Amino acid sequence: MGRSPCCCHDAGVKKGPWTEEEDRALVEHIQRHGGHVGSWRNLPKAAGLNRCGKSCRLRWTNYLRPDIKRGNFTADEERLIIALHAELGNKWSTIATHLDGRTDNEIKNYWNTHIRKKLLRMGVDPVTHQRLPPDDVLGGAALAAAPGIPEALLSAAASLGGLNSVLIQAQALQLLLQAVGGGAAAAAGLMPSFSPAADNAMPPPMLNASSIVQNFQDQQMNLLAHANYRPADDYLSNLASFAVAEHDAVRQPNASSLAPAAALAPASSSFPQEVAAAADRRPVQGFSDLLSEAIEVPSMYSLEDEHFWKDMLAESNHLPL
DNA sequence: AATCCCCCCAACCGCACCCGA
DNA sequence: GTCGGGTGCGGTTGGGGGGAT
Repeated sequence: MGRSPCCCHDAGVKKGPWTEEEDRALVEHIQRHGGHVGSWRNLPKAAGLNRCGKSCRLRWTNYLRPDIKRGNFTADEERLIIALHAELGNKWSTIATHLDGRTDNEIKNYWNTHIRKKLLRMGVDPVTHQRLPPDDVLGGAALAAAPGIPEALLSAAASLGGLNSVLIQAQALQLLLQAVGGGAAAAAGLMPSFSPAADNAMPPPMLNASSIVQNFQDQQMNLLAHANYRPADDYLSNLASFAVAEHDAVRQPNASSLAPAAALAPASSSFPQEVAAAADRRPVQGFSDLLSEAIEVPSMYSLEDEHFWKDMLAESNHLPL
């Protein structure tokens, strides 16, 4: 099957950014035909455009189509993209069919400029959705070469699987404290729970892991139902193990390289032993686990968007912000 | 204020696929 | 079964904007 010649190679066909006049001509032409395009190849001539048909199609589908949603991606959309990408890979057009008003190009760009970097900072391979070895995140030679960082911190970072992990935790903690409103009383209620001596204390209500998971799971259910997306069979059930994973990580602080949010979780005595035991039997590195691991770190959103935490905490506990 | 640098995203490129002749 | 036109898709590019110096 040979490659078909493209009109884009014709001399004199305009390339580059579209002008308002060109946009108007294209939109008016398509509207005149009831929103239908018979042949993209013939369209430029019919619409009086000195453009390649391919360029017209791209301009229409990625920018001019009336049902395109503009603006930033929501946290829900971001989670859905990550979930779909974990299952589908770089099938941007397929992923786009699950997000109303978003184009494959837009999703692809958003993935490459935002999500991909975010996953890398989390120590998650954006291609395989598997956790990267600590050395690949930021460790070893990179740590040794880091200038101006106290040796004690570097040592601690190395023991935790990389400087990135420590920075992520520090940032997450800072934003978490901001998220509770900065009130002294709230902070006072939060801080003791991070101390090993507070094992017997009840977790602060606003950080109740189970309610966050429940809320998160509800959001996923709504989102998936809305998007007509059928996840792998045990995907949602694995989301429920978020709380268990948190507890597990707290019991084993050195496992903090697994998930920053998990490492940050307040100690709680409310998890029964059998639940913890079940966590130990949890299968690892299956698709669903990778997916749940990627999603079970909601604090990562807060690294750049503190509203994520505020919203999640508010929705979980109906606290006034 | 000027310059540099980095990031984002619209648009391009070329291969793959579909389908009718 | 083969060919070729047309379209879809994913990777890549480069110009513009904004922040840093």
